[in-house]
Amino acid sequence: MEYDFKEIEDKWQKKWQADRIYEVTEDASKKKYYCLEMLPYPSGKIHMGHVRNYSIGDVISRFKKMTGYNVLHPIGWDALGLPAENAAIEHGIHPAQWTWTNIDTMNKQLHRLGFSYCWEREIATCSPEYYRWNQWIFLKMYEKGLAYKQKSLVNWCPKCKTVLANEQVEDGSCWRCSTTVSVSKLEQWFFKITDYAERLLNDMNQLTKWPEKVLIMQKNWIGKSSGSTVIFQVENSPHRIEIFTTRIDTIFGATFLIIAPEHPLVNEFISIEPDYEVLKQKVDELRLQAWKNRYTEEYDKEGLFLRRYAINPFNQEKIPIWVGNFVLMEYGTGAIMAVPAHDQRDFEFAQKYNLFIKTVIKPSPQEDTTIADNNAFTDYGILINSNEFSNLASHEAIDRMNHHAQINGFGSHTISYKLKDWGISRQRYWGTPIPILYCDACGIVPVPEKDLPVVLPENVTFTGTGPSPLEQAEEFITATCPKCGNKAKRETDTMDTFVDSSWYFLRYISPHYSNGPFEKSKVSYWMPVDIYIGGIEHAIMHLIYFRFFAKVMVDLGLIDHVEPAPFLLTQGMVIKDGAKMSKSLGNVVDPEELVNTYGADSLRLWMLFAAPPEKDMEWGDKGIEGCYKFLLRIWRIIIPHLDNLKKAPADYDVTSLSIHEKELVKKLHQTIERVTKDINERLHFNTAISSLMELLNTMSYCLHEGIQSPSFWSVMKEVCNKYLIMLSVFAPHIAEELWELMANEGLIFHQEWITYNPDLAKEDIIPIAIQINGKFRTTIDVPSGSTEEVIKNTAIENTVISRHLGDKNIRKIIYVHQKLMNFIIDK
RNA sequence: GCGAAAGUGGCGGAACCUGGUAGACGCGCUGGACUUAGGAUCCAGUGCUGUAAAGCAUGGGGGUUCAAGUCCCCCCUUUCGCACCA
Repeated sequence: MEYDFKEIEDKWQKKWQADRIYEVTEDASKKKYYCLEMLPYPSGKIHMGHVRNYSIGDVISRFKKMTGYNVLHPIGWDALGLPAENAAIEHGIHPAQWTWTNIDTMNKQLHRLGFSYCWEREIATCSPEYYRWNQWIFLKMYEKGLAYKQKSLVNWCPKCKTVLANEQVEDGSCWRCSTTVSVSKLEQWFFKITDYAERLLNDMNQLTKWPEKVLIMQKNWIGKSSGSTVIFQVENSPHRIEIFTTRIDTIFGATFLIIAPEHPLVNEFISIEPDYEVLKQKVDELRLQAWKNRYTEEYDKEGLFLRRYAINPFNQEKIPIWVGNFVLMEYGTGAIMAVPAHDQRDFEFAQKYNLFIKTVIKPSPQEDTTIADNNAFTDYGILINSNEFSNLASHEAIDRMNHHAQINGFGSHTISYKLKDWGISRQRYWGTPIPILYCDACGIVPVPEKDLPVVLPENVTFTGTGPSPLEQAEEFITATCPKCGNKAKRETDTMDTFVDSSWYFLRYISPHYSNGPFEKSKVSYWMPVDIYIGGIEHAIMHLIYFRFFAKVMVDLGLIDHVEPAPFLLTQGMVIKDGAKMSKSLGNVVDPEELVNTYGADSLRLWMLFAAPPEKDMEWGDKGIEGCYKFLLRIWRIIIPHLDNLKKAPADYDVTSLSIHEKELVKKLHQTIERVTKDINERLHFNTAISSLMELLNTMSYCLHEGIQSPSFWSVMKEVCNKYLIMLSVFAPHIAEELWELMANEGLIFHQEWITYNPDLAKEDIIPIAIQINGKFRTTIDVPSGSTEEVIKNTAIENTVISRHLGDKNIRKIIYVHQKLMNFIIDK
């Protein structure tokens, strides 16, 4: 009988599905375990990254199930978004059709890989039953003031007359028509994530089981910094400019102010100038530069003098006001004080425009500041030229100056964050319609809850140019104002798909519930997620939004846990030829072909064996063959001996075993210990699998040695059955088949995980490493538990050791219990 | 530039926690067995130098220690993330 993986995998997949073995419900008598993998985008076909992600999740799910947990292991589809719309434009397929076809294909592929998903809970975010709850959450957030509308900049292609996503801009040009991209200002919807900046930061304390690097990245992204705001009065004007600085100690060295091109005062100042048009053009240029260059390498700092002066409130000095292309409106207050002597960017700007440079910090009381090699002195130091603050150290000065500004009413200590509010508006079709109406009489009116969902119209055309398809869908736009009954216009923006993926894990818990996004009682049973597995590339955006949503939902009284997933496992990328697999590089390996050639079990095994989960995995074409051979060897060790194995009595007397049988039993128990630990504690499946390979080698050796006493087949029977249980979490199909062939009752899936006996795992003879003067020379074998004295004597008698010792004087002996002995001798 | 992680045979990777036999397991390679044949299977070997004894080896250089892949300092390289953040 040959190992026919096709037949075996097909047989068991059908059986599992027919028996609905992966279905779960809440069971208060059992500990729950929620194993969650990141929501996949249905791009068309499963790729290696998916296989890796889900193979990891499947081992954990199966293991937890076998160790007595009630395991929730769901899957679904992140089914809205740009690619479907692109497909519609290019191939004339409706986004819905394209998406559902892809989901169907990928669903089948996942089935063929034999993952233990609870398919009854499968969700697709593009179904109105799902996205209606995006709309519901939006309305709740709107009520709380967490959703608001504001003008902001977008990429705009003047030829296609359409808004472009960042990824649709290639080298500053439109990806379709190569026209240079310009910027445009649009009213857009935002979520007020900045209100949660401090909590997002603080609650990281709870994330002790997240990778350190993800936490650091999020921390930098939130970018909390402590500084000061200071108000400068504009000379001969009622206007004031508020600036933000982290270095108020350098304020006596402020020789000019720079404000962002979008700053409202810019227009205020230039609008009354005679050459307004020229100035306006220059400012627009600066703004464009600032926007376009935000994703590029460093560029020249440019600016324009606004012909106004501001008064430094600390020394009443009059300093010029400039507009600059490197000051961002969305960070701080959109205005800075420029201290060229102590800030590199300000320094470069001052040099370019010949502005005054004044030194106010020196490194130490002994040294003077020198501006060498065109570098500003940006370290902290001792203040000079700063009136009553002179001779103070920077840190002391910062406190005193903050206080000074505060009591005189022109500033204060301020905390600032880099984190910006989350812009959720998309001028696209294939997204969740934002449930808002515009009424001439009542203004912005939210769609009443009872009218949800606002469903996407089906009959639309996709051209890739002009306004969003929704804006052209007359019957969609036309609505009635729920307040006054007059005609109203429907919002045509749809939501960012990160909204969908911010709460989907809650929908899995009660996927068909229609009275709310989820059933609270069930949520309190399953939440929080016990392990969240996904790619490191989602370290920031998705994982911040996801944490933000949980906090909002806690505030809305919907859930209890402010951190939805206290344990995060970030898997590395699958690399081939030193680069991430991608279509453009042409180094993609198709999992489906591998399943056809080697079977799902082999593929999954190789994904797990090649590297530990958190590391990038180098794809090697030959590796999977090794895994296939490994399964084949298991098959060939059991199948020819099925009769013997089945006939053999289950019990045997441990004390009367032969040496080889004892060896085999010992190896079995050692393997159980290692595999259990590797899966449960270390999550290093590569070493767990290698232990199984070692045990197989021992089994193979014992069989070949042909030492088959009466108890031999009983021992082998136990080893094989326990082997299959361990194997089943990695290669479930072959394990299930062999389990059945061994005439065992029930599915292996329903078996309990096995435990090991420490007494049986113990070695009788152990090797002790012998060093001389710290240098390893040889090992000696001694009975386990031998005393130091016995080990010493055995070592001295050893030929290698005695040769090195000669008649030299042993000064000292260092002994590490049951491990090592180091003889320190005279040279 | 800033932040983070990582550098171990021809290759993927072991050596965890706690400094204590570096190279588990697999791939590849070499030899052998069985075969009409083998790109199947099984067995053996495989870090480098050396007949051996032994010596040298964990990116490079220092240090701590009886003992360092592991701890400390400096440098180099690679990957990832961020990028004018006032």
